[in-house]
Amino acid sequence: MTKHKDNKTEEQILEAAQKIFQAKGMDGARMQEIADKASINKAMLHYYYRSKQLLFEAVFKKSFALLAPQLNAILNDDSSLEDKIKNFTHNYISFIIKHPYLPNFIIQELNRNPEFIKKIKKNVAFPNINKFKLQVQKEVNAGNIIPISAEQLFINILALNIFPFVASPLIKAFTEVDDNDYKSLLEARKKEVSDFIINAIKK
Amino acid sequence: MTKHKDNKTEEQILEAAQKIFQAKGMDGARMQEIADKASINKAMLHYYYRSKQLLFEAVFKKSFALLAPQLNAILNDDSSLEDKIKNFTHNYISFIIKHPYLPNFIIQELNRNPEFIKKIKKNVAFPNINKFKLQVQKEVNAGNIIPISAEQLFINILALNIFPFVASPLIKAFTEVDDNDYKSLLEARKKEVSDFIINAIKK
DNA sequence: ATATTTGTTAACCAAATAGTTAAACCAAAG
DNA sequence: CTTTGGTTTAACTATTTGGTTAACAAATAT
Repeated sequence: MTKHKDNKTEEQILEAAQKIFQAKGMDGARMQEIADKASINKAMLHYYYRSKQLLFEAVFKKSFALLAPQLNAILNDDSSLEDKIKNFTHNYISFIIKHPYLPNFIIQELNRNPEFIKKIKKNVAFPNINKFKLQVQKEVNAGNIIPISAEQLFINILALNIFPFVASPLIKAFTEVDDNDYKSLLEARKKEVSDFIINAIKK
Repeated sequence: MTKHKDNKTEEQILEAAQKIFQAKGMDGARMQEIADKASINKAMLHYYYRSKQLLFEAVFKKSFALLAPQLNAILNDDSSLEDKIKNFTHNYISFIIKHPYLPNFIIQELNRNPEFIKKIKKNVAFPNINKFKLQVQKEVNAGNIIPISAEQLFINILALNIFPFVASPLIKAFTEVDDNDYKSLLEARKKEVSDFIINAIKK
């Protein structure tokens, strides 16, 4: 049995906090605003989560736990490299369209406090690159793809998939597309990006 | 003649503010901390820049004015597409190694307040994609590269170059490389990225 | 029924923080 | 030397904000 019998309020708080923190970041978020969004008294936030810092950490962990399995699809899936790239780009872009604040939130808060990643590693299932590394090396040695390190390829895959969501205001400004066109553009990337990557590593 | 005769202090403030704002963002920065870093009294900040908001905007504009010409090298240079990609990736990565906080700062603050881009457009030379669009279309029509829209190619180029700097804590965690190895990795990308892109758009 | 634990609220508190004020300072012009 | 103008400082203010407290309500156990 946990400390609190009823988790309805607790859940309500976490959802409200997630929205506010993701939109405004740790520093920009206000406890009062979170309480308002959760339709409860501010004291309740402290009753359930003790401090802003702990509430934030709960939100961050939950968000990270949502993202990590997505990346796991590249790093630890058993499919072929080409299938992985195709599936990942398709799935990831669909996933982020549903959670548009997520990547920016995680990236931003990790930059604010890079030490934080250590705390997360202890609490959340954390994929690593080892298996993917073997897979890439094998493909390179077999001569199926150009010589490339698993790290660089991994960065490229993440970059092409995540960046358009993180930098959307910047890109919109330079390309002069409106919100609707940008949406179509992202939709098109489900295929564009995997073609681009596969072509790039083909001999 | 401007309002202030001596701009030494003004410049000192701007430099200190740039460091603090880039490291902590608008919400995380403290006026007192900026004053301390500039080795002056807090009242001076207000004497020269009136408010935190205006000081922030001065810093943002200055930062953006540093970044914009870099992007201009893709959008409005006269060189061939292949040269552009080679030069840009090489130059941009060198540039950012010198200003590591810059891309994250700009992206973060634009996300916090997307309206802000309008204010910038009025004050800073703002490249647009039109010329680049013609160039890409020409190359596609001539059959020199695979069919791709200028917007998607532009996004891909930016993504591959900028993302590794914006998401470094995340990438470091997943790839399990330390700070030194990550530096080498970025250095290697000066060539890796342009090869990757050129290979990707080759028929 | 009654005692006890858990959940909720309004009012309060102390610290932090952006911004102000008024006086002092100081160099250059008269 | 004195006046004048911008510059600089210390002290102050008003407000915001994270967090606390004590009373109260509702549920649960005895």
